[in-house]
Amino acid sequence: MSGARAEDLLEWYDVHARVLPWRVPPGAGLRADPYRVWLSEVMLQQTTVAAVKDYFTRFTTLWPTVDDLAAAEDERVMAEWAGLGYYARARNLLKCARAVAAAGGFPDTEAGLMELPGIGPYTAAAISAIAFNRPSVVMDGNVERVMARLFDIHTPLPGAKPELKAKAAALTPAMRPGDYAQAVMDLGATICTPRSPACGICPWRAPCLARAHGTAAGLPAKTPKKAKPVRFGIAYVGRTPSGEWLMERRPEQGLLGGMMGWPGTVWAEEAPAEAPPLSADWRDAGAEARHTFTHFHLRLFLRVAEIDPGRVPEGLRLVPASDFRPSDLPTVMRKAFDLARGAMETPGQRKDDT
DNA sequence: CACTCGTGGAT
DNA sequence: TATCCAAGAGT
Repeated sequence: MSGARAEDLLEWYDVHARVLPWRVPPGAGLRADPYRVWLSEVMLQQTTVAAVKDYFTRFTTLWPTVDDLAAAEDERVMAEWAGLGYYARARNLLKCARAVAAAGGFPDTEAGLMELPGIGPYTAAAISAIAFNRPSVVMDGNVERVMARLFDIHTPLPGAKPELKAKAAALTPAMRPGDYAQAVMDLGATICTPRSPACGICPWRAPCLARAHGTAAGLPAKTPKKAKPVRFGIAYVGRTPSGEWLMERRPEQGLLGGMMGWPGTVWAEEAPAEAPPLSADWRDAGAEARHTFTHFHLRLFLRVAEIDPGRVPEGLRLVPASDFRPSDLPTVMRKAFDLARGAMETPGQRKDDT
């Protein structure tokens, strides 16, 4: 029994709460908009606050309500999400918005929220607590870390989750559960950080068992992860004489699903065979895009060519320069574009490159 | 349960 | 440069 009290954390939160675009300040009795809470929580899944801020502002400016978002075009939303990663979130975001709009609003219970696309245990609990002030047990990476340290639990994740959740449940207060949920996350983000935690100024420093044992910095323990293999691929960046780009919308399922990109080979651990989308004078761009995904490193070789607009293969399309924005592309495709454009602007050097 | 699924900043 | 990591969900 560590003796940690939710009241002590809330007192700290009342003074030190971060000011965030989706957040209602503590103590003012204001009510958070479920739409904004939901949108921010989905964006924040495995994503830093710094990366989310501008996306959140842009989305809520373009689509101020869930009904506005539900009425948006799929490709428009995917383009706005470009660069934020985990694109299944954007696909599920639209499905969820349309379900909520059809139902006339967000469900106000964890169970109801859990039935919606893209809302899992964490997000359901977070919306339930923050938007509806219910005493849900919010378990995310921050809470896991704080609990592991507070109770000096050395069991490695993910196996330790049930044990950590039990500790979190015992601490969750009936009063101000929404503020409490955000307080634990602020504590984890600003004081009880993964590396070099600032235990000296922690509101829970007295009851923290890991601090007493000097083990805080090493917790939570985690099972080692697999090494990332290297995959190889070729992408073909083609442009017509009038400046249109040859592109594809990737299939809904799988990596970068639903996003725009350059046609090319599959990405495999073996060296790829050339597979141009149409015949043209493809030449080596003289550079490769390197990009690291969650579970593999990619080395993407690039080919560039001027192409004939009259023969666009099935499944591909020509995007006029006026409609083309690199910021609408996932990062690896934007990297490929930057390198390919550089190669197109300096023609005639390929024989000297290698 | 183990794996897929992005990205950029910190170290 | 390489690794870790961040308000996880879906299969």
